[in-house]
Amino acid sequence: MTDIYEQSDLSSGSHQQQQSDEDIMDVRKGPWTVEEDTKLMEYVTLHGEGRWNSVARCSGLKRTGKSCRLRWLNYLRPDVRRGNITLQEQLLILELHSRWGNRWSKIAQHLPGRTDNEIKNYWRTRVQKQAKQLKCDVNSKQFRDAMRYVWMPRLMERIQASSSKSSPGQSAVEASTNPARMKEPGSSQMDPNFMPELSGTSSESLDTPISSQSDLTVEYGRNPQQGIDYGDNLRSGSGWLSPEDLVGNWSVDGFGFPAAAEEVMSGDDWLGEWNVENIWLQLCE
DNA sequence: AAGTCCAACAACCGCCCACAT
DNA sequence: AATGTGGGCGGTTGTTGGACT
Repeated sequence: MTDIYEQSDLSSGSHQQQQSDEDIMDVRKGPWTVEEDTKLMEYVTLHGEGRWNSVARCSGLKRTGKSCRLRWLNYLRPDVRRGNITLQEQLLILELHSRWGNRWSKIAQHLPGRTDNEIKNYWRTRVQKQAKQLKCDVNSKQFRDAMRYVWMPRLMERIQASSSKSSPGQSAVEASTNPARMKEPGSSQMDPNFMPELSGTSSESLDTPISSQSDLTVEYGRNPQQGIDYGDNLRSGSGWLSPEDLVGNWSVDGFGFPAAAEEVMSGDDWLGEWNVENIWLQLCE
């Protein structure tokens, strides 16, 4: 890869811009070098955040203010948290996205250390991929329901399993269905006031990174009425559908998922007695 | 070993809004 | 009130590295 110094887009047209040659010629694009990172870090440490255009000018970086800001927020900031998205974070992202849609920065506010860019990338690479595989729109009701009744419960199960391994007391799912038990001090990094039902107890095991194989691909179609206590999470008044709603809307005849699901689940990853026929029979009983 | 494909991530772009002048 | 500027946001593209053929 080569470092790119390129003319700004403004200079590519036939009109001569009134910018100085310096502005036009010296804007750097592309990946940041270690030297640039160091310069930016030192400057911000010394002078603080904000006034990014000034930062770009005064620090000697040949970058736009926007570029400096982005690099700082997404990478250099000391509290930025890198590494795999944990199960809890994944669950939270799904839940918050169901509430707010693509409000990445708003979602990121509730995942300490995570950036909107990171969450957005997660959504695009993991979640949208599943929608594509299932041949449905990521914003469709079908896919949202699949998330609510398959993916998220599966995540809760895994969180519960992780939690019970390390602390036999309260599980994340128990906690999630009983807000009154969420007042333990020093529980989750997540804002307990914001979404108590998703803030479990603190546990190393809850930081288990997600696998690249998504739960939706593997577990899609699990009967939502088996194996897990949904508790208040199935409350219909807050955007959740009741199991009855689910069954009513998801008739095998009237819904396009089974065929797509069968395709997705036909791989080696699919385990257990759950085949597509069973799943949809259970759903429709 | 070389080539191809693809997932994941970093970075850029354009639009918009808030605020200062 | 109009205008300019800084900064935030969401969408998109480019790059990289690993898996696969």
